[in-house]
Amino acid sequence: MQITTERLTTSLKSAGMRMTPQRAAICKALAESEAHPTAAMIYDELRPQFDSLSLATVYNTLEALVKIGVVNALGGAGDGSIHYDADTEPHVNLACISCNKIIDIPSSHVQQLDDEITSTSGYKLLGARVLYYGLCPECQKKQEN
Amino acid sequence: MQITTERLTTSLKSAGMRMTPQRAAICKALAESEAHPTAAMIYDELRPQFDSLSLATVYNTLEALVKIGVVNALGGAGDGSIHYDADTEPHVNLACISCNKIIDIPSSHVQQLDDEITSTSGYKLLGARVLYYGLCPECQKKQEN
DNA sequence: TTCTAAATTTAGAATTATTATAAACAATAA
DNA sequence: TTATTGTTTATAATAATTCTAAATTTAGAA
Ligand SMILES: [Mn+2]
Ligand SMILES: [Mn+2]
Ligand SMILES: [Zn+2]
Ligand SMILES: [Zn+2]
Repeated sequence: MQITTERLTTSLKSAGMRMTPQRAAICKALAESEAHPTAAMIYDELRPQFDSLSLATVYNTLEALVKIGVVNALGGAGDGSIHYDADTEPHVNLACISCNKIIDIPSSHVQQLDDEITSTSGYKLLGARVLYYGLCPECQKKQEN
Repeated sequence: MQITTERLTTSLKSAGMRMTPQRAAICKALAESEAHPTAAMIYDELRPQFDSLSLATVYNTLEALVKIGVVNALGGAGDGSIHYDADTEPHVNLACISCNKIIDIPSSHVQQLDDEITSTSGYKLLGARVLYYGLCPECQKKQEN
């Protein structure tokens, strides 16, 4: 998924922002993650490499990426914090409100849905939040006791 | 939309909760609103009728409704707070991150999408969050200056 | 290189939505 | 009635996010 990392960094540059080591690392971590991470998750992952990294920088970079429209803000998943998705191709996200994991599932209908909204809404669209939530198979088992 | 109000109240009762005046009013306000309100919006609307209403009661009731699966938590819309939707029929929500309003738009594809996820995910589904965000036509005009 | 100005990062404080707590209150039933 | 359980309320606590101002870095000019 090297393509997405560069997509994020070039988007920031196109928006007039400088590319710093911190921003590059945040873009890379977000683009290469399958986990739909939160700001804190990215911060924890990058702290070993940037021992003076600030959470504010993570938040600022994520906010910029969302505002540009190249990252989607999916919202909470049972935990109190916002999860982000660098994959803006139309797809369905599936969140477990018990273990707070979010996975992707393919769907042939989302692309059509996306086309429909894009062409008929009249809105200047920035992003999407297509997320179903519930209990994953593992957490369902744990609840049976 | 009198049907939905009763759906909410009977759901709470079926879950073993008592029906109180506060809970009934919260269900009614949520079901009759087109605004996808936040907890604070419901609180402000009901305070004239219940001058000792507590925000905690609103939050507790909303949480119960979401946990039962009869109300969807859509997440934030530019403001920092969670918006709720008592309409659990598959549909697309469209949020403006400038004026923070959320509207519904019809789509023929969402129902199929919903069927697909429901039957193939393996999750015990509780709710959905199908929301596109961007700038509404009015806020687009305001930005051109 | 050195200097300057603008952008960025950082640490920490402030904000604020949400949750937890415990006392007051209301409903149910023996 | 009395006991018991559930509910609401006011308030405190929590914690995610945002704000602020100082320190640092960057880009470009001299
Ligand atoms: Mn995803
Ligand atoms: Mn809706
Ligand atoms: Zn799970
Ligand atoms: Zn608007």
